[in-house]
Amino acid sequence: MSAIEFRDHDHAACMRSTMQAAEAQCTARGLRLTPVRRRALEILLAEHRALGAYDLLAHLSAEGLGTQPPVAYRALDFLVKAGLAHKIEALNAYVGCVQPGADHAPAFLICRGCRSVAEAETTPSQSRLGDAARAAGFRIERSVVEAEGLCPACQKDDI
Amino acid sequence: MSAIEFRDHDHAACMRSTMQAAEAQCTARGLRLTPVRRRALEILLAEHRALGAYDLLAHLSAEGLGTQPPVAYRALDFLVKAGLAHKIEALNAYVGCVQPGADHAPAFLICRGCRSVAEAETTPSQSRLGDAARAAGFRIERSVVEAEGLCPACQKDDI
DNA sequence: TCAGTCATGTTATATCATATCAATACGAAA
DNA sequence: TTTCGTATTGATATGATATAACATGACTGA
Repeated sequence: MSAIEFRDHDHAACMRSTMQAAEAQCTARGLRLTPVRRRALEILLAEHRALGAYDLLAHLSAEGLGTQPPVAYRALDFLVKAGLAHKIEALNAYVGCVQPGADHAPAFLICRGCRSVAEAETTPSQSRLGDAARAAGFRIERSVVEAEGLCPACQKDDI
Repeated sequence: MSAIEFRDHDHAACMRSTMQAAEAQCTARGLRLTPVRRRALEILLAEHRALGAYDLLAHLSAEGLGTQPPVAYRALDFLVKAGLAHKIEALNAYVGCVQPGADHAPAFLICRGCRSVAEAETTPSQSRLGDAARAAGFRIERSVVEAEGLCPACQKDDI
């Protein structure tokens, strides 16, 4: 686990390779990465931050790619289902996935200062929650693991 | 960990003891469990299910305890801050806490069939997410751990 | 080319949540 | 016990998030 999101890195290269991986995924699985969807993903990936659906819509709208909420929600729905983006439940916002294709159960570190989001891997089945689920006879289908706090940069500013 | 929420139990006694514990908490900490707040908590605890703020408002309203959204949100805000209720982020809904006072970082098992919610204990600092946070220099302040799936009863109905 | 499916455009509305300000109730200190 | 400050409630309005529904257009394969 690296949390590259909180660190300086060659973000242009980071975006390029992520977009390539996303395209490869779509091709391999017969999914159509249409202009709106592609642009939506680029916008989400532009920064490692969570964007609200209406923030995304504002970007798309400024580029003439649609003006009504369903435009944004459809694009997000596609990206989330395809595993190319994730919803951050604690913020009702969305973030581009930096490991598209990895069939993962991601966990997130969310900075309340700058709204940056880092993606980590978890294995819910091995967690204590997994133990609890087994003990209760509960069948887990989806898990949400999100930690809010301060990233290294924001810790310097805030106290 | 017991997940009593998914099992048959003496729910009347369960509610009584939880309410008593909640009162004790409030007394000990100088918090005011006013009629609206108390009733809101009772309504949340009536079933081990997540209730939307407007669902709660409908109940309160039917009892003449307020008709406008802020009534429900204020009561929920109080209960959540006091640790007497929890917000289920994945549902934008609220559930009464069955262990009031325990200064806990709860995790939830959420049934998508009947919307029942069971509360489990986790220790985020010991999880792999905690490892990731430490490695990244991220300071966790709050964590959201929610697993959606099917409870034992609903597994029988739904495949 | 035609049918079927997927995607988009558009309007309307549902659902979740908070800002604001006025009025009232409560508790502590004088 | 009066007074002051704070917490709570009442009420109106609005903001923020999300989806239903239906029409139109585009691509795909028989």
